[in-house]
Amino acid sequence: MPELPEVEITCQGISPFVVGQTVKEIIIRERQLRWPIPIALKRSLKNKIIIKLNRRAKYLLFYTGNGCMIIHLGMSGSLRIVKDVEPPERHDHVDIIFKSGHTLRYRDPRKFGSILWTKHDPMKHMLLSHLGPEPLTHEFQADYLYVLSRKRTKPIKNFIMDSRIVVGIGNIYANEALYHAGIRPTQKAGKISKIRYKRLIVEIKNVLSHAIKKGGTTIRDFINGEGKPGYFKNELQVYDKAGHPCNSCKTAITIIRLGQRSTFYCANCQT
DNA sequence: ATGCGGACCTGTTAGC
DNA sequence: TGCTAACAGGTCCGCA
Repeated sequence: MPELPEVEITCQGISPFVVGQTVKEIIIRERQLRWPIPIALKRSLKNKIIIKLNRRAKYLLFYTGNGCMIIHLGMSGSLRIVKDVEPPERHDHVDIIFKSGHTLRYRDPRKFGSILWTKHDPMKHMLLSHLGPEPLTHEFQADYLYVLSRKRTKPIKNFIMDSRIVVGIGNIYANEALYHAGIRPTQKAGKISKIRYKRLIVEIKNVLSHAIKKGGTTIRDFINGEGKPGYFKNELQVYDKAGHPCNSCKTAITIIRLGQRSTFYCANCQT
């Protein structure tokens, strides 16, 4: 499900119900996610206050005084606030119940997500330590991508989806950003000029921030902290639009496979 | 070092 | 209409 905008929307949506709140109880119905939920999670979290909630890449970081819970939503995960007693459904794997009466409910049909616990700085955690810059910061600019990409032969789409290069860009927004930048997804990363990287950087930042403003993209099952979908789907230009006319030139959108992922582009506008 | 394919799991849809 | 294969927002791992 979620790329950076969807995780950011989730973070913003649940934050008012989570930050400053005391954990009363944790109910784990399914421990086997991408990695097993650590046994230590329950006793580490119980009776603790969530003092801070941050997003890093597609990870959500719930800080307590004694450590940090790290949540990743994988492909199909979602987190929402449940106010009244709603019975859990089939894929509602974890409930974190606060003393306020609100419950943070984790759902993940495909179980590609993860819930982890670390006593140490989460940025030093194995899964986070190698991550590249956040795309919406000043650190992510054309010189950076240009230098890193020299001699890289992989397609530009795969390059910008590599979390060691830059985080948060998944299949939807990689396709969309490349369309707006006029770059064909198959272009080798090392062959793209600095001018074109400048354009790409602008378009990545634009598409991500615009998607956040629209509440993220819901294709099938993304919901925000209130259980509502996002509306950026209406703004998509190429993703899932194979055969549709390009909004700019009316050429039918092409679909190919790149790195096992569906890849969409306009063969006329993107070169 | 880099790039690629497979793996994880369940649900939905396209195609025969 | 019904069955099956392919595909779905992610990303780690192991191999060439």
